[in-house]
Amino acid sequence: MNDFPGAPDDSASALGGGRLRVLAAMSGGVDSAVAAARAAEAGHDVTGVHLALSGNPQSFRTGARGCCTLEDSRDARRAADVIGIPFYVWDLAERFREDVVDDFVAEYAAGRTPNPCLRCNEKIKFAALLDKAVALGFDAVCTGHYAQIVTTEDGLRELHRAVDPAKDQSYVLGVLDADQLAHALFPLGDTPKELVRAEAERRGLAVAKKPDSHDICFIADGDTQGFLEQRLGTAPGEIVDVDGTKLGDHTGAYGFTIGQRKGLRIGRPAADGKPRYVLDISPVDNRVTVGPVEALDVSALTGTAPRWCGEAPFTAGAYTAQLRAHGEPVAATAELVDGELRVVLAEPVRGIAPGQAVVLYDGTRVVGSATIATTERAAFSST
RNA sequence: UCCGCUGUAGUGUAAUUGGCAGCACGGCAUCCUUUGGAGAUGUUCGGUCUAGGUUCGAGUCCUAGCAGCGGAG
Repeated sequence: MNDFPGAPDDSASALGGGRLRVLAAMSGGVDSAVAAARAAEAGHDVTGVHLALSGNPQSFRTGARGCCTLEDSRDARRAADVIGIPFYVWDLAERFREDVVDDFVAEYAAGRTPNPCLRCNEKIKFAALLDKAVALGFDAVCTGHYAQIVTTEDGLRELHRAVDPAKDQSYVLGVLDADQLAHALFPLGDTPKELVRAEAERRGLAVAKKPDSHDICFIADGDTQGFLEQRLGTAPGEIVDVDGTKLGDHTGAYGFTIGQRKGLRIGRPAADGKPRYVLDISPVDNRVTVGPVEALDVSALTGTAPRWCGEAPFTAGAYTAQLRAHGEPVAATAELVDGELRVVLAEPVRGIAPGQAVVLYDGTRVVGSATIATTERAAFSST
């Protein structure tokens, strides 16, 4: 059982070696289960914990797709039993609602497009959960995220991309600061997803074939627009062209996001017969502007609330910027101006929405992140 | 009221002047994906304004009606 590459010594050395008291967050999925198993096998003193994030779990995603249902909780417990570690369920629903769900709704109401997964990592898994863990004497929180922690010769901890580029989740961890990183354990970063599933099978974990989770975990049916309407009510407004011509009506500007193409419900096609995309959302006059795809090309942006993922001070210069969770890292230069991160992209990136995160990389190393506040587009200027 | 023009999927438009009604946008579905989007693939989802007539055969030609647009008033 100890012939799994990379598991035992690497993760032990990640926190400086030795036996640690580790709290393993177990969602009920394959990844976190294998992560916990590896931490235990590495000789750490591991305790499993499942986070109850909803006041009424049945309203969360059901079936095999979520991370927050009662079913997931049972899956996590069974995995902990197989691994042979103590297991608890912690109720963090209140904190989750305040820091993630309410923030999510407020951001949309303000015309921005939030990333709740990042908020959850920043505020729940590596804040509320970590604080509680530290208070109870744990040294680290372990999760099933695909990312690697590397300790340099100087003893500095760095966050790096996972070896499996298809599953790399360093982007959603870019919000972690050095202190949070110092208490994090990501045992899966050196392993391709396929091998993790195979390992789960060998370890006898029933979740080995459980489908990957995706979509927003706290929106039961995946209907984000319906969820927002339920929270924010309807707010009818106009859909207009770039020249201000009214094209249609909508029932709430919050139901749209920049770059969106589907579901505009505009009666007639554009004059040139090309698809139209959401270019701008104005919460003040409740107006949604649509136009051609070229108008989505972003050449530069500013980000607020930068967070540095390591201990080295940030220096202006050339980096790789990633503007969304999947794909498209692009060469860029970044500098700090009045506390805001300014990023100039070497080539345009399409459909970047304020509220999303820009994560800076130096090679595979995560440098830091910021929340996108404004974007600059050559083919479009929002009034 | 008269004259002329135009009526083809939800929308915008094609159809060698009589020969299998296509395309685009949209919709839907699947795939992709631990955020939103995007993207890929698929789609007998959906149509000749109505009623007659000519013809082997009509979106196309003829007649009437209806509707819209332009002009005369």
